[in-house]
Amino acid sequence: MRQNVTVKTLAKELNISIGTVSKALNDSYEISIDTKQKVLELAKKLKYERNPAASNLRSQKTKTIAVIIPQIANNFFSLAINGIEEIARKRGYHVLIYLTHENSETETAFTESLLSGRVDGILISVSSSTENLEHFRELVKKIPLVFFDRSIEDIDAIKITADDYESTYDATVHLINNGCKKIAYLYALNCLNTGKRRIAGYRDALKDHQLESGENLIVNHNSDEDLNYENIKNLIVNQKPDGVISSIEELALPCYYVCNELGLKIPNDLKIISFSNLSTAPLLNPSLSTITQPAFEIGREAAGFLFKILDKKPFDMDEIPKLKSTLIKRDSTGPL
Amino acid sequence: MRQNVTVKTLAKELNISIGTVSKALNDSYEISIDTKQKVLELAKKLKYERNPAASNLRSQKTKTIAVIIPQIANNFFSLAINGIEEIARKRGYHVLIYLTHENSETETAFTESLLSGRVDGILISVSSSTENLEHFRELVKKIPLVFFDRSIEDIDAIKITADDYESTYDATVHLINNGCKKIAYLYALNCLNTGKRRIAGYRDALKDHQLESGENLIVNHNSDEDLNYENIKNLIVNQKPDGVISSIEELALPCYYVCNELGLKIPNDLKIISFSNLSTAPLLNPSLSTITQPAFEIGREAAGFLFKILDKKPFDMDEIPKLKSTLIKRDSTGPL
DNA sequence: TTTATTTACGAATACGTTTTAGTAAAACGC
DNA sequence: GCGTTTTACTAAAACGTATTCGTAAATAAA
Repeated sequence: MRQNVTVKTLAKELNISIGTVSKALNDSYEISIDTKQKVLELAKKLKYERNPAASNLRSQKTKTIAVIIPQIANNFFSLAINGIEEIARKRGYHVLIYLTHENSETETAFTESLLSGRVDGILISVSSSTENLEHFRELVKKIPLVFFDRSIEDIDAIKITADDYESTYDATVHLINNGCKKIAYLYALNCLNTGKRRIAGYRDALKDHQLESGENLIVNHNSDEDLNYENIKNLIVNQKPDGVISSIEELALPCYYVCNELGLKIPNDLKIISFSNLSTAPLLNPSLSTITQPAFEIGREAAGFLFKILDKKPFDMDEIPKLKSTLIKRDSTGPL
Repeated sequence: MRQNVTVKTLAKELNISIGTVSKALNDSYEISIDTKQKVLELAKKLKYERNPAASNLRSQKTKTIAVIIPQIANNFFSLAINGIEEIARKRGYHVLIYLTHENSETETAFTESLLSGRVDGILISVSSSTENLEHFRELVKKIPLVFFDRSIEDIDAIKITADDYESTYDATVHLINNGCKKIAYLYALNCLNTGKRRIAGYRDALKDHQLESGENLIVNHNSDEDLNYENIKNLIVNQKPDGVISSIEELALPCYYVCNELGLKIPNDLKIISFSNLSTAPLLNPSLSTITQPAFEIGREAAGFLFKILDKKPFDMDEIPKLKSTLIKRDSTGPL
């Protein structure tokens, strides 16, 4: 399917050179208003569409960004993409999606392949199993890249995140204020900044309130869902916590199922709060208290900063916002 | 950021021609095994990555497909993308995402711009406001395109859908069997095949069981959420239905809120069933009975057929599957 | 008027790849 | 042995655009 109408077509039709057409289409100052109009008119009439491949090749720009995320069937990432797309579209950029499925090798393969010049920049929320630190260190030197939500330690790149530490701290305090004495933590993203900051908020809140802590109150997230269920069940049965903080949405729902199975009443027997962007949180039985990240905003900001880099606009590192999560108190942490 | 290592680099290093290198990389029969090995080795060593723009330009193929969907913060579409991505990745294809936000003009603009050769094919689930029938008729002539879930009447293209008619019929019967005498319908996608088939299933089921029907039992979906809420509330207050079928997930949740507000008990006062891929349906209060579409499968199948077209593999129209939705009975339609 | 500057354009090249056409050399057939 | 085919390669053109450099004409400055 060869392209039917190209700059050549337009040039021939108007009896001007190809270069002139190209410049006219790009609104170059070298071209008279008259000529520009003629070209634009004909282009519209013949439905000329610039060939992206040729344009990319010549200009070494693609007007395309890549979004690399662990999963997409997840409200947080869906919303973030929404934010990214909004900004990208305003700029006339195209958005490529890559799903790592939380797999570190897949992630590396994607980023490697993107170095060929397929995209102008990358937005990435790294996979939970990421251990390829060196890889990322090299990567950010080679291509404009912005991390969002899930990022990596000690790496010189822009990271758009929410207030993971503070919000987890506040959530823990919320449980404490509502009477919890023994608060368990469902620990995910433990390789990442994100995960470490969250658990730090939990730990510090416990310490500040002289509450029991310890490794046996912590359940590590596993990629096997059934195992997560078992681990949570064991935690609840053996440790009998009266509160649970889930650092990711995926671990909160198993808690509900475990309580159903064990005949425990939420919030009376166990209070639950979770990081979550679930739209149905208010409708759960009981409604789920959440730490809700500004997913859409995170996407927008990340895209915004990527474009600042692409535009070579100078900016201060302290312009980078730390977005605020919202603590939404519902029945799952309600008073007895 | 000019590319550092190209076919030229490899050719010079190995003292062979550019053409030979290119052919070796493409595993051409014209090249000896010896040479191929040398080239591949060096390519790997120097981390050569083929320049996509140049490759696309010359070969007129992009190894990229576009996915055009109305929204992404929606379980159905997220899951479908998952399916699409799986197939695309297996084939080494890249996936561009375009969100129409249910806007017909945006949709048209996207598809128009994709005719420039940016992608090899398109997967689309059309926006609910689509009225640009002619546009699509022209479009499918110009580029390989597969509709999924939401499609358009009388158009000669592959459409991957679920059994909309049958599943709505069955859901209606399910309500009837559970004692409903007056069943309302929340009508969405009324411009599309999808919507029409769903409501037909509802209407036929009512007719077959000699139950009351009529326009005042039907609420049309609106893009304004608040208005939807009001309309549903009015329906429930004025018509006092004992059952509701929601043709999209977005209208089921307002039902819950309305019942909460009016103090109606689900399922005793009102039974609800909805098209939905919500993972939290079992945890709602009460758990929501759903018609669950095989979203992931739909994505896979759609991508699969697009690739069949791209491969110019011949196939019969009756190979195109109509995928089965699952009727999941939960408490919201439970017996009194 | 003469010279300098600006305006508006064209010719040509480059981007990096793929592919066509052509061709020595090797292998084969008889 | 000679002619034919096959093998393995090269040179060159093409994909469609963007950009550099050059220049004739128009305008401004002197």
